Amino acid sequence: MAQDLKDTLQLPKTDFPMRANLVGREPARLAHWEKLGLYGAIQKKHAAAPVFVLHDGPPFTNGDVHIGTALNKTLKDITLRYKTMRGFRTPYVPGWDCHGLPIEQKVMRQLQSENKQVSTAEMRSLCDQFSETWIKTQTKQFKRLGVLADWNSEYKTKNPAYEADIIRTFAKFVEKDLVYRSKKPVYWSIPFETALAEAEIEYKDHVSISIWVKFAVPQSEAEKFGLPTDKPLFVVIWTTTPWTIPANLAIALHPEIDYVVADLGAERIIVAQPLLSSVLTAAKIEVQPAILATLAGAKLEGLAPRHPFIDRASPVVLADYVTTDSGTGCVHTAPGHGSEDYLTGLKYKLEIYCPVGDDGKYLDDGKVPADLVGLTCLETVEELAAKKPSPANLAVLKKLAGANALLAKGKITHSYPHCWRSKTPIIFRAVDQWFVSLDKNGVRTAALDAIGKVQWVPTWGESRIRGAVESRPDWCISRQRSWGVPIIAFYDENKKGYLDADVVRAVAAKIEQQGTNLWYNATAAQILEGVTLPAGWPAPSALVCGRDTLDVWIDSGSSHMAVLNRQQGGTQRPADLYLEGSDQHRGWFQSSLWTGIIAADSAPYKCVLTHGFIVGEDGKKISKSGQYEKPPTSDNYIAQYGADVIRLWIASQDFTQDITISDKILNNASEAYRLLRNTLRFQISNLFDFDPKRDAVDIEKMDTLDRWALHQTAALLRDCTAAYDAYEYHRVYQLCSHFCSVTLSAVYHDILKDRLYTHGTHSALRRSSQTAIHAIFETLVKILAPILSLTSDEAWSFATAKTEYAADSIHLHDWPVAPAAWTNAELDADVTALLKIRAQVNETIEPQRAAGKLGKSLDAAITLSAPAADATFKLLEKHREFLPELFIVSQVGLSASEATTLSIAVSNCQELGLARCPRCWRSVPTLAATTHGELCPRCAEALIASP
RNA sequence: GGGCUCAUAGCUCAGUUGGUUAGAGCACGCGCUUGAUAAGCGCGGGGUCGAUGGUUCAAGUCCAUCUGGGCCCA
Repeated sequence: MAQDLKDTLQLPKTDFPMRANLVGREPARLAHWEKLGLYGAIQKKHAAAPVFVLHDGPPFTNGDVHIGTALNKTLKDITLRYKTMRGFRTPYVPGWDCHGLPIEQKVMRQLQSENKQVSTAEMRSLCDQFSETWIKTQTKQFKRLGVLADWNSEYKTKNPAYEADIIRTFAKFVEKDLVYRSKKPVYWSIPFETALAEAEIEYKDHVSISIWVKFAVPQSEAEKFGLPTDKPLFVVIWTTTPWTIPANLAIALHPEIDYVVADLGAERIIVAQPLLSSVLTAAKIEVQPAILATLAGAKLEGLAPRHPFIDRASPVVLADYVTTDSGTGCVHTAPGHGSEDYLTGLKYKLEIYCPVGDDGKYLDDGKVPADLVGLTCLETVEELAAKKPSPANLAVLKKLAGANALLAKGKITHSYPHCWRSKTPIIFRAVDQWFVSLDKNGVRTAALDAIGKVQWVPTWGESRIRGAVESRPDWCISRQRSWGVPIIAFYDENKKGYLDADVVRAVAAKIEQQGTNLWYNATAAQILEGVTLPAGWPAPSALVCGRDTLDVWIDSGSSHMAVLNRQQGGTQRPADLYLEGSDQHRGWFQSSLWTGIIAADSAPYKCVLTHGFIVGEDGKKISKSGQYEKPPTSDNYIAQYGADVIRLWIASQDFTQDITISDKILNNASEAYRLLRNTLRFQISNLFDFDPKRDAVDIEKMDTLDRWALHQTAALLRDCTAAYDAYEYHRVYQLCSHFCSVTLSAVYHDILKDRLYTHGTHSALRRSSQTAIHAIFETLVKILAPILSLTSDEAWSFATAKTEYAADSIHLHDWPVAPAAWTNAELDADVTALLKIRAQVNETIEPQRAAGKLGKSLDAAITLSAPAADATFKLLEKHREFLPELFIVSQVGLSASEATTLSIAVSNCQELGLARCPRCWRSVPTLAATTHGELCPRCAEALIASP
């Protein structure tokens, strides 16, 4: 009997599953998109539309897609899907950053473990393969995330055509006369005679000789600075690398630390006041010296003591990095042998002096004493084993002692950088490098001007990059590496460099055809065949090719020239948007800006959007927030949650700040996902018998509640559109969650169930609601489409084609429009006020339910009493017929009272003698006999209308 | 150490030019329903707005200092 009645209801029907099983089912939809050629179809649809170019920053191709990279790619995908729906043509050409040390190093370590030696060209080819393998893997992983892109037009920085454009960009640098040669210190391995990168350094304990060295202050200098002149005066430095003493060019003091002139009897020394006692201890001096003067380091700037055994001054300079932790507070400064020394050298315009050759031996440059020339600076493996100091260290010690400049010496064991392959200590050594001047020809000024014309999101991005651009020193663009784009420079037998823009371009043309391995496989003469050389160049046969490669930031920084400027995949320059992590203010955003200003006189982007970094539950960076069972790769998260949950998680947080990830947060995202999915499912399932063409009701004839729901939907659309336009996707998430859980599920859908299920199929009220649901569904699912790109498409198929896969994809549809008639402020105000009363009704019902007197709210009959003159009373009276449905109760009585406020009384329908209709569960005064038994009049009528 | 930046309920977010007992969703607890059912509804508990000091009649909101994060430098 009951089942029989249930069969007369219009219960929801759909194949759209409640359980998503994203992990299992998503791949099929992605395959469906591939089969449809969805990306191409979208481009075709918008062929004539205004373009919106989001230029892809290329990920590095040396491993699995990290969840952080997934975040970046997903934000790009969400952005592009939204822009597409807004009517833009949105070409998306993904890129790959292929060159660079990490790849070279992985390949080298592999070769080393196999004990293999290969040529540079072979090595480069292995790196190429390595990169290619990861490109394939990452492509798969990006696709799994639901990223839609023109994978056939992708760009790779290792492609010959791209490499040629990198070189052409470099030619612009040369043409504008910005490239110059200068020395800069690098880590240097003596046995391999090669520069090393930070990653190729291992820190190990090393026993060094520490020395306290006296630099004599000439009388005239002492007088100039008002220092006593009646006894010899010395500035004392301390160092653990005696072999760098021949390269000493200055002594650095801290401007604010106090220095003393201490009388040791026969002579006087200048050291930092806090370090005096430790210096005396080292020198085994027990008498307390008299302090003749105390003065801040700043007062000694320019004082010019003499080098102990080379005839030159070693002036006092000032530097903030000087500390009183150890030494003398007077820091031995050799600009050719240390990073800080180098920077101080630049500041004081000192020579970047390095009298040490590739083999680690002193050169005969006419300044190094003859007895030092040819000695090796640091120990060989054998010398280390025998605990013998290097020849240079011993010789320098001897020279200092001979010059009476050695105040004290000792030994110190400390952590010191070693070459990862030879296991020997490395030296810091200045070598010739190519630099780009950023202050010549107004380059920096132009860059700063361009920054002001770009839109930065969030706005503080501007101050961030401005600071980076203002403070950036000249750009050192040479790298002593193999896996990269060669610097097209030639050298004669005296190592003089030759660089010319036209020659560089001519070589670029050859490389475009033959690839950069040409540079490594051919001689200079072969490469320069047919190239007109500028006046003053030696014959090609007298030249060799340089072995330095370009800084990889030029690779990716040239993408706007190599990709956008060539309109690859339908793109164009400048891009409308660059979207990367905030670390790129100093990386890609900046390198692209410099190359843009130099090569094309303009910034390559109109807008730059940055996102934060992913942190763990504790707010700390993932790598530091403890042990993870699995590596935080995109695939590992996808395998557990599915792409749409990950996408929803990404959309749920304000990405301009740190983005937190944890199982708890992803579970929250899963819950939110279910809420959205079930809301869509309810709508789809209640439209099973609705054909908008046939059944839609004009808005003027629609029910109040339905019109209210449309008003709310229009507001949702308006707010979400604004949020998308402002790149505030978390607001879309918040708005949609709230809309689905409160506006729809708790209110609108809950109230609608009665009419949808129990009214006759064609009842006007039922059709009115279905018309609204249909409109709301199409609006809501489109709002969600950029974020829940797979689920929205699935829902779209089931709703429009009643099947899981349809040729028509939601991503081929435009952004929804809310007709003006949806908005009805007056009606909305009424319903909003009634809903407040509804909340009060619920509050009143609750204690009855807790007491066991009531179950479902339909078992309740309520009476509302309010002063007759009150606005509330008038409102209730106006919507009197609507109240039982709104409150989901069986009866609502309304009475004018003397009380000042609204009062609500609840009773049980049974106790009032009402009869419950077994079909619609509403209680009514009397039931009537039908073929289905005793039913309420409304149900009886419904059965006659649609038996 | 420097530049930029963040800190509101367990989680994710709102909090307009400083102005009533700081809001929402989710999660949680207790009920209801079993005709959205590995669903749905109702009610409820929960925050000294990172800390301290200051300006003000009034501060989550302005100022200073500190603590703890993040990115980039050194």
